[in-house]
Amino acid sequence: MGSNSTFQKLRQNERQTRRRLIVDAAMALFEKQVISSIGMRDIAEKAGISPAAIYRYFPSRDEILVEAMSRHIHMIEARLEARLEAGKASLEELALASVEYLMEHDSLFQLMGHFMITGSINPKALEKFNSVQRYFLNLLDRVNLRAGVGAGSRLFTHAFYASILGVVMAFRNYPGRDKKEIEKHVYRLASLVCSLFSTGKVPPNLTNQEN
Amino acid sequence: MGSNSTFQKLRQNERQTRRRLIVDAAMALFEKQVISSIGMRDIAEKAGISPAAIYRYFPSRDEILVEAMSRHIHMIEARLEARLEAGKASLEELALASVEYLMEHDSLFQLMGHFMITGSINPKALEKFNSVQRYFLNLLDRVNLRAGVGAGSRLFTHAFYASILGVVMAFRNYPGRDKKEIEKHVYRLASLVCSLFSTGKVPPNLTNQEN
DNA sequence: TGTACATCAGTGAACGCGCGTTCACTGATGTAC
DNA sequence: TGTACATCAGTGAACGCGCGTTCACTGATGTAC
Repeated sequence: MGSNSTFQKLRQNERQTRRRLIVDAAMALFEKQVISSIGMRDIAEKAGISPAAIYRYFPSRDEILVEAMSRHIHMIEARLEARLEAGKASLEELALASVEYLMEHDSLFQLMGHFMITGSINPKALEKFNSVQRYFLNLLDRVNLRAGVGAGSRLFTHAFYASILGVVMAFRNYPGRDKKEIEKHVYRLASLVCSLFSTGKVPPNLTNQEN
Repeated sequence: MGSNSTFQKLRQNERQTRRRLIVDAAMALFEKQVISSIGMRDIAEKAGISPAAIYRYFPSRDEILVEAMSRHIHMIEARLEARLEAGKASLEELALASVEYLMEHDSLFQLMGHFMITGSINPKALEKFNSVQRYFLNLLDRVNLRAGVGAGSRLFTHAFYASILGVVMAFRNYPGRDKKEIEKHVYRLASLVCSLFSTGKVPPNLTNQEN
């Protein structure tokens, strides 16, 4: 019985590994193409298995999206916690780290947009999405905008979160500019928002940019 | 020939009217349901014609979306211009009027989200979407944030636009609250952002709200 | 050690459905002479 | 005024495709005795 359960555990681990490989494949594709255009056949091909095999690990396509979302959350959390422990806990540093992650991962950007608009359909997906929001809001509360203009106000935290998110949303796919320019622009906007929210002022190096 | 062209003009008008009726039907449906779930058959039924008939007026489903977007732009412009002429030209009034429109029209909210994420596919749709952005940015420039913290800075205008948009995006479908509460919350957030961007301060009535 | 059986990952093919769109056609209205 | 023709809105049925998912099956590995 002892060895039995060990074997079972091993098999469980293998299952987990295979699950992960499928999500890996899906996420890799989501980075490059619009999510709605990616089907089970694409994911299967990328993962090197048949479409039918996926259903040994996921009951539906939606569940893969949820899992991908979940993975992103954990990665962001890990990244932010690392910075927190490294003493880089200023409002601006955390916000910029989040922006950085969103800029790097089209996949998450798409997932958030998807769930924001159509999310109310799949309750499990919605719950995942909310947990991202809650995580960010709680994190911001923890940092608490110590020197902030409206420190301690939940409303203030919400506004800050929304503003940072809006910067990425509105300009991530801004047309007529290359990726490099867009990145620079978004970071500058995020910095401006951070300054404004923490000091109420816009530092001189962020004003009067021609653009 | 004179009467000929009059008749032709009349027929042209009728065509335009029928086009409008189709878009009316589509927009009505988009207000209530997720856009991607609405097909040509639904639009046709709502408009009281057969699906095939739609193709006398629109070459594709996408073109209906573009037209819907276009209609929203004109309605927003009309609303904002009216306020401008009525002397209500403060930054806050215009921003809140825009938020108001976005909150009233799920259709536009969905379209914007749709094009932000997947927009780069259909060039015509993308162009329409950009024209919304450009309109807002130009309007804000016109108002010019007279008393603003960062008056005259294009970067500042972008950040303000993004923040307001983000407030609506992030909280419009916030879960676990009814529509009324959400509306109130969004307006308060938008006011807060306005204050912060125009004065650098958060008015006392917007801080320390329990929430 | 060998044999019968259970478990389970994985497959190729197909199901069934919904969708955007097209086709061949009808019927009404206007036009020319 | 009547007749042949052109124009065009509109239709029911079908096309063709892609998709998520299921099915019947195979083959490998582990288990019991």
